[in-house]
Amino acid sequence: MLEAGYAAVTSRRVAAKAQLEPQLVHYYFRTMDDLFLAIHRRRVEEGLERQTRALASDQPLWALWDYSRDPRGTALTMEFIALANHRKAVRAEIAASAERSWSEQLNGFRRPFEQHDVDAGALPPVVCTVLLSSISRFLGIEYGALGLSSGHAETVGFVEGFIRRLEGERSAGRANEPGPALTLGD
Amino acid sequence: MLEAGYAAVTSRRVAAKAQLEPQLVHYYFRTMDDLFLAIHRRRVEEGLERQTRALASDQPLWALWDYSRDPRGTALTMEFIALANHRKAVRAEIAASAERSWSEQLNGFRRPFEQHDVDAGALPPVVCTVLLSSISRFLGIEYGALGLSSGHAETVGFVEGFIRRLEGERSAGRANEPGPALTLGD
DNA sequence: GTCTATAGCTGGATAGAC
DNA sequence: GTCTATCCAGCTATAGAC
Repeated sequence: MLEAGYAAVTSRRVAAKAQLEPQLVHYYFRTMDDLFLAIHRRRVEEGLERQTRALASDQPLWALWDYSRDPRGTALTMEFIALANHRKAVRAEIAASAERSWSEQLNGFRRPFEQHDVDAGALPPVVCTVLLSSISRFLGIEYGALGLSSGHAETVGFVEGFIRRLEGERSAGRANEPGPALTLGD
Repeated sequence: MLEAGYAAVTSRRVAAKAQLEPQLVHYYFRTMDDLFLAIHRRRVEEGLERQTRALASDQPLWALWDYSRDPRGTALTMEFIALANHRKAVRAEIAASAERSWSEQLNGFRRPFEQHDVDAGALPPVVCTVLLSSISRFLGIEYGALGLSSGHAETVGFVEGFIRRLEGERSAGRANEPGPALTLGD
């Protein structure tokens, strides 16, 4: 999916990777949509776990920002959204999990916002949730698909300035800025 | 492209829409990539014209925000980005036009920012350019592909509050809020 | 320019032997 | 479970008549 898009994930290629015959893919998953849903379910499970850990940490905003900027993550997410857009059989399930992940993130944001006395009139947690997702995903797409990074560093700096005002410097244990330097293969 | 994605745009289907034989598509465009590039070139031309008009208007931020939120526009843009991601033959050209459009938008933002005395340290025009694109595109994708709109109204309100502080109310002649209520078919 | 014909490929999915 | 064999569909692209 990362290298050539969901449309390139065929029973023949999947089987070749596993050194098996294509028919076995249908034996285990029946249709290709079932296969995609299985991949997606595992991904959602891991993602929710990791998001919960991030939100429970001492720097939830830093943790979530770093996590959501992982280039492999944004690229895969976009593939699943494209898949949902064109295959109605998987759309409902992908939409439901996105909604769930969003709502847990929103819940997790309330605590740091109250703790740091953010003026909810000026920047409500719900807006901040949407903004962080928008920015990380947009930067990931633009760099990953087109190789563009004009204005990215400034925008990352802007967002991190905001997080720094709330949570202070990223703590030492925290993963470093992944940034556009990482490629999809990492 | 809007209904079923770029992969569904085949010579057979294109010909059927025009009530012609599939071979004529190859006569006029040789390969399908050539066809996509032709569509893209026309789109870029119209888009740049419209963006230039928006930036030259008396409310450039309102105009650009409304324009960039057009659901058909964001959906098509995402299809072309997905196309670029998977077909290296078109990637270079799409990336070049995106970069050009971005740079003209940035140039156009400098005037209103100076005019309204925005503190460039707090919010540089370059960051604002990336932010507006991120938000409009993310909302468009999420609503268009998954039907989700949690937090969208609040985020739109947040952005428009910012624009309102700079340019005042949207003037009467300006198109109304297109919003998530518009569907792809409009 | 537009048509018929066709080559050559890739794909999803099933049937049935073992 | 895993295999062979196979069907049927869809696609891009070219050749050549008119």
